[in-house]
Amino acid sequence: MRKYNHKKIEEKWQKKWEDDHVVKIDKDDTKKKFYMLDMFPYPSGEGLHMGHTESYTASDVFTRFKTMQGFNVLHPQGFDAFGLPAENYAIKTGIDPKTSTAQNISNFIVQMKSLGLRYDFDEKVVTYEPEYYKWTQWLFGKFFDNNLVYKKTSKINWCESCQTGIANEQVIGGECERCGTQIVQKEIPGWFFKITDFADALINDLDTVDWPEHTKKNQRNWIGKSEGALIKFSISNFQFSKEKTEEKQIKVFTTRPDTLFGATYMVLAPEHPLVQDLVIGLPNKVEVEKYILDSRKKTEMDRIEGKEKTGVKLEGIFAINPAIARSEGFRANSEEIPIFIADYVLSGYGTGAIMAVPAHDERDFEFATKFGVEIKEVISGGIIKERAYSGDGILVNSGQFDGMDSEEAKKKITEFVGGELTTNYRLRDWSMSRQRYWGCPIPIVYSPEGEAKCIPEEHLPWLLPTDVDFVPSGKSPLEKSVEFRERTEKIFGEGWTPEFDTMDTFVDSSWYFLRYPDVHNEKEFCSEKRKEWLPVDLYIGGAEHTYMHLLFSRFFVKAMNKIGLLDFNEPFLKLRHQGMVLDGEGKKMSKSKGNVTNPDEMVERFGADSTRTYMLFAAPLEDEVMWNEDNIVGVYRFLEKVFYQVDKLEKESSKEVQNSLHKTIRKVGNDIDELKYNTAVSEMMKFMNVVKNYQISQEDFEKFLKILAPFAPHIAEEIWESLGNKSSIHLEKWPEYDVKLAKDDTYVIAVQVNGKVRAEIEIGDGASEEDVKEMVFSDLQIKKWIGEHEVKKSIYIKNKIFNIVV
RNA sequence: GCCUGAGUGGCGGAAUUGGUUUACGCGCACGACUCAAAAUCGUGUGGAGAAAUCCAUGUGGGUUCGACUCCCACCUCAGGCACCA
Repeated sequence: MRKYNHKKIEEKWQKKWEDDHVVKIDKDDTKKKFYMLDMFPYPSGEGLHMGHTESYTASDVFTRFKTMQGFNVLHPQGFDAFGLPAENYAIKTGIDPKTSTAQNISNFIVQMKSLGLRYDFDEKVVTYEPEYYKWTQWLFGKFFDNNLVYKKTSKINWCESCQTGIANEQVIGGECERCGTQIVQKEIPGWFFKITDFADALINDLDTVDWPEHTKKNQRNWIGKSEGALIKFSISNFQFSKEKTEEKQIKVFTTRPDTLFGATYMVLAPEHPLVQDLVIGLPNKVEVEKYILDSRKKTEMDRIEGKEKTGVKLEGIFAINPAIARSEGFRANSEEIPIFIADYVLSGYGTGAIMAVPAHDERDFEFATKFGVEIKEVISGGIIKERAYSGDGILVNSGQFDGMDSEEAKKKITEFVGGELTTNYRLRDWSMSRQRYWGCPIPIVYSPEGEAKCIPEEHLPWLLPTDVDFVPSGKSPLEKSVEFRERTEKIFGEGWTPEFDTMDTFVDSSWYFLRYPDVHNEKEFCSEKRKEWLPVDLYIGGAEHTYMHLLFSRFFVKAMNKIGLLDFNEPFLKLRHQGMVLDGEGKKMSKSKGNVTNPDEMVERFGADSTRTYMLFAAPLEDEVMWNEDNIVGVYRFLEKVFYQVDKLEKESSKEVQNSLHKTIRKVGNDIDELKYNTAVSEMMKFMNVVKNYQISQEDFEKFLKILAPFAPHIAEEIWESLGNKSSIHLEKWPEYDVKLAKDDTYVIAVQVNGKVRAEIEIGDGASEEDVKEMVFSDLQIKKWIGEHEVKKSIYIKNKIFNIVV
C-alpha cells in the first residue's frame, strides 16, 4: 500500500500544473464570465499570514468550483506594494524600498504557490511598477481636469524631525514612532479628493449591492448624513479687539434647532478661526492661549478618549441666543450666554462651533455639570438629574413655541431666527498627500509663480526618482532628489518645481481591480472590450477595510463613471468578509506576542491540502478562527481515509452510499455557493463515514473526488490520476446530483406533547398526516403522556414534528 | 464616549432560518490489535439522578402549540473610530 506523502504529492502537482499551464485563462473567451477578487496583500517582510491564507483559500475554492461549473473565472492576484513599512525598513537598513519589496513579493508568490492557490502571476498588478502607476497618475489627471481634486491646508499630526504627517497609529504616547519627537498638530497644504461630492450616492447605492448588512450600516454611519440647521449667534461685549469693531458672529451647525431655547452656552473648537480675534484683550488671555497650545499636542484619538471634559471660558464676552433675544417675556439679559473653548468640539465637523444644550445632549450635560453652567429643560420628557434627555418631545420654556413637537419646531425655530436648514455629513474629503518617498508621485508641477499644473499624459509615468536619501533630515525625501528637480525644469522650464508629496497608498488600491482584466495594456488602463469583465462579481477580504478602502474604491468608480470612463456605479457586486485568525487561546496574533503561526510551517507539517481544508472547516468564513494545531489532525485523517479508499473500491455502490453521495453533492454545491465552507467540509466527512461501512464503486468515488478537488486540489488530483485518468481533475465538470437518489425513504419524526419531545417514530416517505396521526396516537409512550387530558389541538410539520397540545 | 458584531458540551463549532439542541471534528474514557508504545479500528461521551424524570443555547422578562432563532431590558467579551453636536 502506498503511503500518503503530502509533501511529495503537492510538489509534484504544483510543478505539473504550472508546466501544463492549468492556471492560465483566456480573458477573451466568450464563456460566461465570473470575476472573483481578493484584496491584494501588502507584501510585508513577515510574509503571508494566516488571515491571507484563509481568505485566499476561500476564493480559490470558489474559483475552482465556478470553473467546474463552466464559468470563465478571472481570479487575479497582485501586490499593494507602496507603503510606509518598506520606507521605515529603508531608514533602518539603508536598503532601497524597491529591493526589499521585490524580495518580499517573490517570497509571497512562493508561499501562495505552496498553498496550491491558482493565480496566474504573469497577470499580476504591482502598484510600484511604473506600468501600473502611470495609470494611477493618469486617473489623478482626469480627476484634476474634472474638478474632483483640489488643494487646501488641513491640520494633521506632524513630526518636525521627520518632516512628515503621521497617522494616529504611529503616535506612541504623543511621540513619533520612528524618532520619538513630540508630535504637534500642524496646518499643512495637501491635495484632497472630493469624495463628499458623492456622499449621497455612496449612501444610496449601497441598496444595490449584496454586501453584509453590518458593513453597509457601518459605511452609512461613517458617511453620517444628518439633517440640521445653520444658526448664527452674535457676540456681545466684544470690545477687546481694537481694529475689528464690526459685529462678530459665530455660526453653528445643529441637528436640534428645536432645542435652541435651551442653549445655555457655546463652545468653539480650539482651532476655530474666530478664537484668534476673540482672545485679544481677554482678561484670562494667558489661560486660554495655554489651553489652545495644550490641545495642539493632543491627537484626535486623545481627544476622543479623554474621559474628562476640559475647556476654558472666554471671560467677559458673551454670545446672544438669537431665539431668546427675539422672544418676548424672558428675563433681562437671559439671552447672553457664556462662550467656552473646549476640545470636545472638533474643527473638522460642521462649523467647528456648537450651541450647547446641556439638558438634551449627554456631552454638553457632562461639560455643563463640571463647569457649573445653567441646564435648562426645553423638551419635556424630563431631565433626570444625572443625565440629559436627548430624545424628541414637546417644547417647554420656549416662548411662543411651547407645546409644539420637536419635528415641527426644528423648522419653525430655524425660520424664526433666520437660520438655514442644511444637510451635514460626517464624511470629510479624502486627504491624499503624503510626505513620503515610497509612494506614487503626484503628477503636479508648479510654475515659478506657484501655480499648480497637472503633468500631461505624454510625460507619464512621472517616475519616482531614485537618487534620494531615506534618512530623515528635516526635509521630505523627494526634495533631496537632484534628478527630480532637473527633470522638471528640463520639461517645463526654469523655475518650475515638482510636487514633492506622494500619494496615499489607498489611491493605488482604489482602482487596482479595474486593471486586472488588461494588465499589459500600454495604451489604456483597460480596453473597452476587457471592461466586460467589470465590475467584480465577488470580493472577499477583511472587515477592517470597511471605511477606507471599500469607500474609496466606491468613490473612484463613481467619479470615473461621472467622467465617462466606466459605465457602472459600484465596483463590488457581492462582498464577504473573512474573520480574523486568532491563536489557540483566542488572542490576536502579533509579532510582539510571539504567537504568530506561519502558513509555511503548517504546509510543511500537514500539507497544503490539510491546511486549506482545516482553515475552512474550523469556523464559518466570516467568524474568527482559532488556530488550534491539535484540531488539524482531524482533517488530515479524513484526507488519509480518502487516499486509502482507492484500495477498497467495488463494482457497485450500496444504496446507502448512493443516497449519501447525492445528498453530499447537493449540499457541498449549495454550501460553496453560499460560502459556507465549514459545513461543506463536514458533509464530506460524513460521507466518508458512510463509505467506511458500505461499498462504493470507482465511478461514485470519482464523483466524490470532484467535489473534494476545490478544497484539497493536490490529493484529489493524485488519486484521480492513480485511478487511470489522464487529464486533470480540475478540468472536469462539477457532478450533477440525482434528486431521486438523494431522497430518503423514511424519516424519524419527533412526537411532542405540549412542545416537549416524548417519543420518536419512523414514518415512510410520503406518509399522509392521517397515517402519522394514527401512528402517533397508538404509541404507548404518547398514550401515557396524554393520559386523561383532553387533546385540544395537534400540529404536524411534514417529516419533522407532530405536536399534541393537551 | 460612539459604531458594529458575538455569547450553544471540556474545546472549535452544527441546527433545513420558528420545528427533535449539541451534526462534523478535536479531546477524553473503555475495548481490540501489540511484548509494549505509537498509529489504526470499534464503543461511549451536555449536566444532575439508582430510576422515573428534571435541568441546560450569557442573565431576566415577553410573544408562540413550540424560541439558539422573534421582541424588550440588562451583563460580558471582541473589533473599529474622525467626541459628529
